[in-house]
Amino acid sequence: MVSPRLSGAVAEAARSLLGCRLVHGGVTLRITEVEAYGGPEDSASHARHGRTARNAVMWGPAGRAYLFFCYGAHWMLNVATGPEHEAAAVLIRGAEVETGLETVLARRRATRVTPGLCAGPGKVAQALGLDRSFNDHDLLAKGGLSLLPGPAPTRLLAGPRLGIAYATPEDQARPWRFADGDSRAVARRKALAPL
DNA sequence: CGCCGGATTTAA
DNA sequence: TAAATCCGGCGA
Repeated sequence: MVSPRLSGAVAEAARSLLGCRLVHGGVTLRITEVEAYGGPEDSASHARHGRTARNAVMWGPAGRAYLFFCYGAHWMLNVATGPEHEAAAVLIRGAEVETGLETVLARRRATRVTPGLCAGPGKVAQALGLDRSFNDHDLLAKGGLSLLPGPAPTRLLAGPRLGIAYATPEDQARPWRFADGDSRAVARRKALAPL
């Protein structure tokens, strides 16, 4: 069992979130895939150009939800992990449904469970019913969307982050994408290797 | 399973 | 104008 660790390096925080649960209403998801994003020094991060209205939550405090809208169609859920005034966030990229399956199937417009049901950041937020109104929500407080401890994965996979072609080669190569090696709810698993 | 194009809002 | 993506269609 691991508790969400939201202090220390963002990559370490990202790994510690694997296995933790996201709970909203009757829906519980177990996190299977994450990506770490840093501050202005990370050319792949939304914080690379400094603090903006969109990325303000990344600057802490830790444990708040950073929601952003992507490609004109999808909401993405991140967990802010840095101390106040230091930008860091972990993108929740994949999950497995533990409770509230009927609700998730309806939100995802699916009729049955498949490995890919919540494999993908847009799918995770959709399964939880999230949108901009959850930005800056405290995930460690009771009520609403919350983050809870869960069983840590036995095997870990790691690899480069996805969809960051605009970043420097060094930052593109940084292995800051992590996944549960025993879960099938991981998109594009081929790009990952045992940690 | 992989590649491709369209959808469609936001922010630099 | 490009983006921390998804989905359906198609071919291997």
